[in-house]
Amino acid sequence: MLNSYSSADKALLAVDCIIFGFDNQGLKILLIKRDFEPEKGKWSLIGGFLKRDEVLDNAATRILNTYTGLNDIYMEQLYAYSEIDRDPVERTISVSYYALINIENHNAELIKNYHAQWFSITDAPNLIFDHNEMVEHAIRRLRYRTSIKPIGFELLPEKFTMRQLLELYEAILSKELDKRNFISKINSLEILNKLDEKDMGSSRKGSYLYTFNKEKYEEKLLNDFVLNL
Amino acid sequence: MLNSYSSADKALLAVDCIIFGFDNQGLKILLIKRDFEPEKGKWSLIGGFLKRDEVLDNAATRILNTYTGLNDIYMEQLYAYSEIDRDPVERTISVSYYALINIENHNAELIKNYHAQWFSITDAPNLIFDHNEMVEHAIRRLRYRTSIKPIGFELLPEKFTMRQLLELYEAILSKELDKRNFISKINSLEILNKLDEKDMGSSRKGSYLYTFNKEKYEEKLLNDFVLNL
DNA sequence: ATTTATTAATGTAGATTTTACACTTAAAAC
DNA sequence: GTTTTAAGTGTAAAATCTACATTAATAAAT
Repeated sequence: MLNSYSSADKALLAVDCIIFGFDNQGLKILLIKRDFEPEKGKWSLIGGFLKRDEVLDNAATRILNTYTGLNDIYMEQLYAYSEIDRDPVERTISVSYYALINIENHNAELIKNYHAQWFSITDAPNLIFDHNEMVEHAIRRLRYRTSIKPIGFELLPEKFTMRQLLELYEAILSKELDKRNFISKINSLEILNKLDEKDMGSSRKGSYLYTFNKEKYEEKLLNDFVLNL
Repeated sequence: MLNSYSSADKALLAVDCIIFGFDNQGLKILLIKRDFEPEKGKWSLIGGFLKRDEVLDNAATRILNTYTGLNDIYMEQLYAYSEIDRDPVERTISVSYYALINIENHNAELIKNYHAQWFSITDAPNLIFDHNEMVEHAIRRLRYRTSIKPIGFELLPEKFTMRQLLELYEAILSKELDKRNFISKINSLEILNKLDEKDMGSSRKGSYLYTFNKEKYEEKLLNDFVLNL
């Protein structure tokens, strides 16, 4: 029984994660100040190496957990990057993943210890290696995702206002949306629960809070819907 | 200067290619009878290992060229598969690519020598490892691609009839399309040239032949269009 | 208590796009 | 010249999308 493909070349496999979060200042990504050579001290995506007994999806969730303390976050594989010298130390193929997290939920302590920091996607610093490219790629994918799945579950607090949801979509799509049309399109999906409660933080009148109705959402997903905003 | 990330585990990298072709019998994929262990004699995607000095895109085009003789074919990366024992011999991460080729253009000689064969996607044999999953994934991606880019350039002969184009789309989407609506949607894209020539093969009346107008097509791509069939 | 200021909430008409659908035409075969 | 076969063609109704402005609720200021 064969136990190696002896002539073939091996390489390191890395996983790099684009972690999106949202707050009232817009769409953000989590970056880390790299604490080892090469490029020590420069900003980077969070990442790590794939282990012998680990699949890529697990490496991605492990890395996310290490830096944020979060578990059970849905991550999606993006793309494999393989330029020969993308990492100057050793041939490394990196598979990128992205995640959407609620910016309020992560473990701030951990982030601080790792010198990680949230940056608005509009003014993030330059990143090492091909990480800038990965981020652009992830933003494109996220935009596409808005057209086939609702986003919000992950990026907003449990209770949110229509304005917050609108602003989230505006941040992701980086264009202005018509408020009335947006609300009626979202309502037509029938995946929100309107609460009796109001958020009084943003206006005299106060605005109703909503939650996502996960059951109806899952139901909708079966007949893959399209959302044209 | 650091020259290795010594603690990290290496793995083999494979590239597997889903090669789509189209003829009057429908959408097909090119498969090969594997001629080495393990799973020798079973059907498989065409694939190979990534070399030390090679990027993934190049490995994919090299593999395509080896088995079909074709050059300059656009290929798109699909996904990285990493289950621990997906290849029982050694830990191998496989990155899949798909290509669309004109089934008439490949080198039939080469295909024969490699014991490769075209199979209709509706009755392809069971494949080794996780290759069935890769094929399903590629078909989904191809369907998506039809909604954002015209297909046909690659899969049809240079001159083709509206019927052929319609049947190509029906095969990809695996649903019936209304002939009149299809034609008017395609025409509204303004990317076809209607020739004076007719194809007399399929009817008494004969049907006009068309070619793709590559320039207009490229032009359209800049303002990313959507095609709802 | 009244006024003022601020954001939330709401509906529609016109334009555009999508859908469903059936008859005529051209040419070859007989 | 009659028959056969697939090609070619248009429209009306339905659905969706877009643009757009007023009223409502409340707290703050007076």
